[in-house]
Amino acid sequence: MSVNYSIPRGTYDILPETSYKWQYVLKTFQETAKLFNFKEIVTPIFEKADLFERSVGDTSDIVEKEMYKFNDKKGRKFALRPEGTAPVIRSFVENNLGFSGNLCRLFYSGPMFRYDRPQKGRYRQFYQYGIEAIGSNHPYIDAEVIAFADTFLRNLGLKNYNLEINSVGCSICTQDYDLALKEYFSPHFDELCPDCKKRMGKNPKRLLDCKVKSCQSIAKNAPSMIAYLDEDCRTHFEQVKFYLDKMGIVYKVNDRIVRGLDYYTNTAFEFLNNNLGAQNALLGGGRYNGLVKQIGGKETPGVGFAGGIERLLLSLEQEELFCGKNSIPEIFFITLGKNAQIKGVELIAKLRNMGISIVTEIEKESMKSQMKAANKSNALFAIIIGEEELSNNELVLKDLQVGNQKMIAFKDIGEIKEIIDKAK
RNA sequence: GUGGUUGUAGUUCAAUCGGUAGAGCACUGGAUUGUGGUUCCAGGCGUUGGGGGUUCAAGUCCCCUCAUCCACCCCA
Repeated sequence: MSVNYSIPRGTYDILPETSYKWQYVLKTFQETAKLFNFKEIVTPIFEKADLFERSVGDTSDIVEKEMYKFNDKKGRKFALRPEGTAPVIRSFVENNLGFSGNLCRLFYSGPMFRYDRPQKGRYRQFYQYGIEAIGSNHPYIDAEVIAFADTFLRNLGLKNYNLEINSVGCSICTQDYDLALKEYFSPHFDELCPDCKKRMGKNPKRLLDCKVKSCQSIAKNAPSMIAYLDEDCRTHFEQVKFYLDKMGIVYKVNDRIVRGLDYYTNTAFEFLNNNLGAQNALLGGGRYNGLVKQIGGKETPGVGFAGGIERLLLSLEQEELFCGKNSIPEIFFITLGKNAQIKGVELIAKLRNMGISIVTEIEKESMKSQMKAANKSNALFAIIIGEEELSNNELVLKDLQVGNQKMIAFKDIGEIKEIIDKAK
């Protein structure tokens, strides 16, 4: 119980009995990516700190108080990545991935790091999966990215989720809207919570998102972003909805969705699961038309999403969906006596070379303890050899589910593969 | 960063007013010595998360600390 070195706060080990669930989720994600023709990109776990400071926004909470920052031996400032989009865009720019002229479709997954207070569905090291479609401002692409997310969740078997969308406009509409919000909220300034008072100056849109009741009741009648969209942004939003309708994807417009990262423009969306507790956002994303240029590339539009695997697993558990299976051996090899054990070593190697998954417990000696171990391993068959079998040059193959067994000559072990395949 | 909650065996949990730390499950071995899952029997000295204090005596009371879980906040 007492351990000298314990795991850091807000992190966790993925233990052998649950790792297969992760594999199942990631495999489903990769299959969905194939369906939409997105290709994998892998970027480092740390980047220069200012990549995030500039793109995610230096007033955002993520940058302001949640980044794991450190200096290397030469004093360079780095940060453990708190999110996946900025690094992908950095790589896109650095490797000129837009060279073909086609839309660049990328997917990624891996650990992200944020110094948050741990909570249900929230960790300091957490695993995100996400996609980015870079190089088009066509509203169909927004809809396709949303369709990707929807397909993925459906492929996992999930049902208890819903989609909310909004448009936060471009930088020009945002300016107008921010002014309108300030105008609306300033008569109520004294009634706002301390956080919202700060938000007024920096990012008035965040006032809409406040969970404090008194703020909510003030915000209830605040002007809607959608009313302040300019011509282009409004049609863009209408078109996204049009394509979603065509695809048969159900959504709700929620003009209160505000993304916490500064780079978002136009379309913003969230897939929510309201049975998850406070951390109910399963997956979130949107468009980021200014980001590529900001990071140093040519002006290039983009859209994408990211989600957390932990919350997916919570949802899967809640809906009691089977997430694949842990691997089980095909054969458990039992030996009785020294000579049999030596012969066993030889046979096990041969059987593995035939592609049979096989396991033995070399420390256990009695028939009983080995049979118990075989049972616990969930193996399909047991092979048993002892002195008697050795002298007859044969082995016992026992079906552990049915319980019957047959003799097989050593020279005929090729048959075993067929018997196993038939049994499956 | 702020609240609250919990921390006892591998695990889930007991332990009355402060008075010898205990059970289920799991695990290991055994039941005429070469056949599993059921049954029966046997096997527990654990820094009671860690440190300090009060007391004749602390798992229990007090302080500090670490961690868990939940919520705020934030977001995926």
